[in-house]
Amino acid sequence: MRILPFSTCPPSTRASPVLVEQRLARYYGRTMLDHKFVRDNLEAVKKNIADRYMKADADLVASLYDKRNETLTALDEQRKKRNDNAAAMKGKIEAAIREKLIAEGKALKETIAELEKGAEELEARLLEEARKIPNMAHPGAPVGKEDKDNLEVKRVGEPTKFDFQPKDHVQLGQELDIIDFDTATRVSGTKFYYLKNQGVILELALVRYALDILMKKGFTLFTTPDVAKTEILEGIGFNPRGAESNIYSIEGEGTCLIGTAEITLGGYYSGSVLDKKDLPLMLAGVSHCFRREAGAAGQFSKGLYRVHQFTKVEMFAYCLPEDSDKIHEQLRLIEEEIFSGLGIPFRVVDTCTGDLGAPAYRKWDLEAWMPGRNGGEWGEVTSTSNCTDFQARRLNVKFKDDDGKNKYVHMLNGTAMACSRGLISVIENFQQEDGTIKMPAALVPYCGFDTIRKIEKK
RNA sequence: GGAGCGGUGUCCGAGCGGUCUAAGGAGGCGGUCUUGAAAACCGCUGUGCCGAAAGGCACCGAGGGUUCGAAUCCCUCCUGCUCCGCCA
Repeated sequence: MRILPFSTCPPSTRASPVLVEQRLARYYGRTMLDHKFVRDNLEAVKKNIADRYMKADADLVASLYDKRNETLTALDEQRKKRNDNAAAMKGKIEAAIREKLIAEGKALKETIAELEKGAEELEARLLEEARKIPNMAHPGAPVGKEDKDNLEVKRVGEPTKFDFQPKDHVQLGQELDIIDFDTATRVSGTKFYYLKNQGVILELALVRYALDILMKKGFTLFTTPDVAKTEILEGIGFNPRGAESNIYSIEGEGTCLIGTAEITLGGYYSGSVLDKKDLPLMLAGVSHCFRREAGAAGQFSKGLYRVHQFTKVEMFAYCLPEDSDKIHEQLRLIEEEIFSGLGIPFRVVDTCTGDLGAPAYRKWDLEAWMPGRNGGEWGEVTSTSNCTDFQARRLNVKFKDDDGKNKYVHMLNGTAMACSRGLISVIENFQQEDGTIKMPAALVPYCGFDTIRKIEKK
């Protein structure tokens, strides 16, 4: 069976069609919400699509699925005839009979070729349409269109008060000579940055602080590749192509710069059947994250908040379906612990249906207080999603259940520390009147200093 | 990047156009025997799709081709190992 390659893929960003086709074939038939589920739960699926303000045609998927099955059944019948025909010719038989059988075989060959062509077309169309259908949303997730419809469910600490006019991290970073945006713009472009002096140490401290917490919780630590294959990105639920894509593609390679280690950690067990007794698998990965942020220019993207490259510690879990709600809760609590431990005020938000993203069943964001952001504002610092079996289907990750059947695992991810936004939170919340930054106590052992002040030239 | 040799079931490994419904081992599960164990013997032991089921189809790295019929022949690609080149 042949798969039609991505017709929408711009030539400059794709590998040879043959290559892409071969890679996709490995995940053939898995890149979607279960067809049968769509067909059998049509109304619920349609409501879910509407709640999420997405465009997908569930009716079309259902009808294509039925048509495809009809064709496949017909095809199987013809194939059986072909096999029987070939079997009939195994031994010594009369020449006349053999001639007759060969003629029949030739006719069957043509019929089969036609049916196969039809099946391929249906399969490709079904795949294309089914790919657009998002995961079902948690019944408890707030229904709404934009981030303003998200529901605040918890607050830890209160917005930091200052006896002076606080500065933003851009100004502080430049005055302390720990972040350099201007040179990065000249060398690499806008939305890049150099960290410098204690800024370098602070970033590494944030990474190590997060890793130590995760290690204690039994996570397996990784540094992951910063590059991943297109089909892995697709499997995780990213769209690596098109003008609106947030992903950088590597020309001619069929690979992309990862936007998060969720991609490489989620791809780690792609195509595997996991041992039930090993679940849940808790992974933590350090990687660089690359995002195009096309069309995200303007004052709201000033500084480190929205950048093309940052370092992140990501958590990832593979678990049994019945455990995923519980694991999701655990991931959120770890995120809370990390930010509570730093003494940074934050709130927890239950993300609304329209803001979930296609793979997520439910998502919680932690928003830290950022005193320098528009005069003080909550800004997203972490996010944890339960993607249930959506990614597992696309990447073919299963476990062997007690009944002997292979079933899809549930996959979850969460941010432990996005360094760029972590830096903003620390720098802005811990700034002092004299322009120095007092380090949170938890970071002092990792930094080796308790205050960031400008290094004077000797 | 160049050359040579490979990729078969959980693993090892045979297979060179129809007897492959994939030999033979190993491992695993169940059973017989035994006080218990070992040994021996017998049976079972991959995945996906369609189907209520019976059953059917597909899969020998991937894709395409030749053929009435392909694990087996041809082409392309991927991947592993060895040697050479380059390199932190």
